[in-house]
Amino acid sequence: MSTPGRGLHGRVLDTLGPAITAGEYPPGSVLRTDELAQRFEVSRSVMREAVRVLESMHLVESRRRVGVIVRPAAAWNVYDPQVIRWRLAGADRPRQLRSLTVLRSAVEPVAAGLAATHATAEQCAALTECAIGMVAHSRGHRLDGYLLHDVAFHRLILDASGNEMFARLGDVVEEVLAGRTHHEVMFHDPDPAAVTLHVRVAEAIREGDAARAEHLTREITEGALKELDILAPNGRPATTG
Amino acid sequence: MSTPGRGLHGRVLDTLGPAITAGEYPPGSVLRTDELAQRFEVSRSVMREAVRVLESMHLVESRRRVGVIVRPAAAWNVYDPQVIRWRLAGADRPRQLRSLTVLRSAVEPVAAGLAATHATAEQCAALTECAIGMVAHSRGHRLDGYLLHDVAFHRLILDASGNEMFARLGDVVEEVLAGRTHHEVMFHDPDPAAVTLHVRVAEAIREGDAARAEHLTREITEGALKELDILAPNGRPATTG
DNA sequence: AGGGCTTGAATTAGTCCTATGTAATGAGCT
DNA sequence: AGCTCATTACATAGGACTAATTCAAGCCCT
Repeated sequence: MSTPGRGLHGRVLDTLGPAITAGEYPPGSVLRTDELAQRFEVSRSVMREAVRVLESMHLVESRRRVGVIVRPAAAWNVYDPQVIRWRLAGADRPRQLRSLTVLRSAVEPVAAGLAATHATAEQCAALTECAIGMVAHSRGHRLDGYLLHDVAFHRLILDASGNEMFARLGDVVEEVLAGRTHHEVMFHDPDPAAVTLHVRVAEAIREGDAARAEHLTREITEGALKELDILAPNGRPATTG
Repeated sequence: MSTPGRGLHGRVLDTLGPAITAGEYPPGSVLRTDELAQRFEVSRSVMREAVRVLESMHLVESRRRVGVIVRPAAAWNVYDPQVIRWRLAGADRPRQLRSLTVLRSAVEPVAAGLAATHATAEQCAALTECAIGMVAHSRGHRLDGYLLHDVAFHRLILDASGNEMFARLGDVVEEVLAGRTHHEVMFHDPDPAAVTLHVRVAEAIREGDAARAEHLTREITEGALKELDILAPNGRPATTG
């Protein structure tokens, strides 16, 4: 998906990016441009372009007379879709998935509340259709079809919120939902309660009931969080001991 | 602030980035690398690096035989701190400020709730100190000192939430608060009610009362939204008429 | 003698340039 | 209409040179 390696420098990034975000080079590690160019068998021009991109993501810092220094994870642009994909493909995927789900739990309810006010008639219709689709695919291990409608549903809400920052989180939500379906354990059919909640959210938005839309969506995201806690007890920050 | 022009390509970006995000080149506009290199009086190599960075921000798309195409705003990486700064410096600053404030209103209450559970003793102490600092600077047009503590306060909450995605929004919050203080009208002292709310949030977090911390923070962010509506009636998406 | 400052040599990224490859476009032809 | 091919811009390669920063040797002052 997305844009896998458009050009030679992209090919380099597809290897270097995941390696760095996976912590393969500890913070402070020094890479040399020439050395990297040799390793990847590309010209220095291409390697420089790749380094520039990594630099714009705050993954590395280029300093004269020193080299290309790997920056600590705290500096990374963790909202960059590319960085998100790289990290989700890496080892600390569970922790990542949890971070993003917590973000969802903050954003989506508010987005749903706004959507109740701002959604167009077309968006309301599409939303209802998605909810119906989820119901239709919720039994009999039709997980792929269910996922499709689920993603579309949440994307619609984020778009209908009318807030640009929310809308741009659609990719993140898709990544999280897809990850949950494909990688984590989900042998059983979706939780019927969750499916019902989606239907009710669509209703609330159609009726323009912002408070109810927000509340119901909060139930959905909180359910997603609980599910994460059960399936992947790692990845959550240490609470007490 | 940040990193103004680290290298020649950075200098180019400081001009091109704001120009593109300001909509100076409508979506679909075609720029030629050679032409840009001439205009900015840099080599093609440097210009190519700059284009690569813009490309990683999804501001432009480079196609053979065509040129460098400006992408529609819907594709931009609006969470990239650099893009945020560029857009805040541009013409649609009010709309931008509102989008970001809505984002704050979604994220910060949840972050505060988490902080109530996760904050260390040091973080609680720092939080209280910030609140005290805000009180101390809330009268007599000590806006700069007030802002300093205000930013530190909200940054602390985001950090103490223990969620990486929240923590990385500290820069955004700083940008919004600084923007409100410096550019928008704020001739009068800060709203005493808001100051009090900050003190009470610090209390709630120190006492580990997540629900109260979340609720009080929601009051803060909702106040910020209302203030925006009063001061800058533009920038909000058309509601009804 | 020890500590701090200055100086200079080594190193690595930064920049520029030129040559060549390559793919997508659009004109022109069949 | 469909195909061919020349054009055109980006893509890649690799060399030469610049400039900045680090590190250490050497100096001076205390």
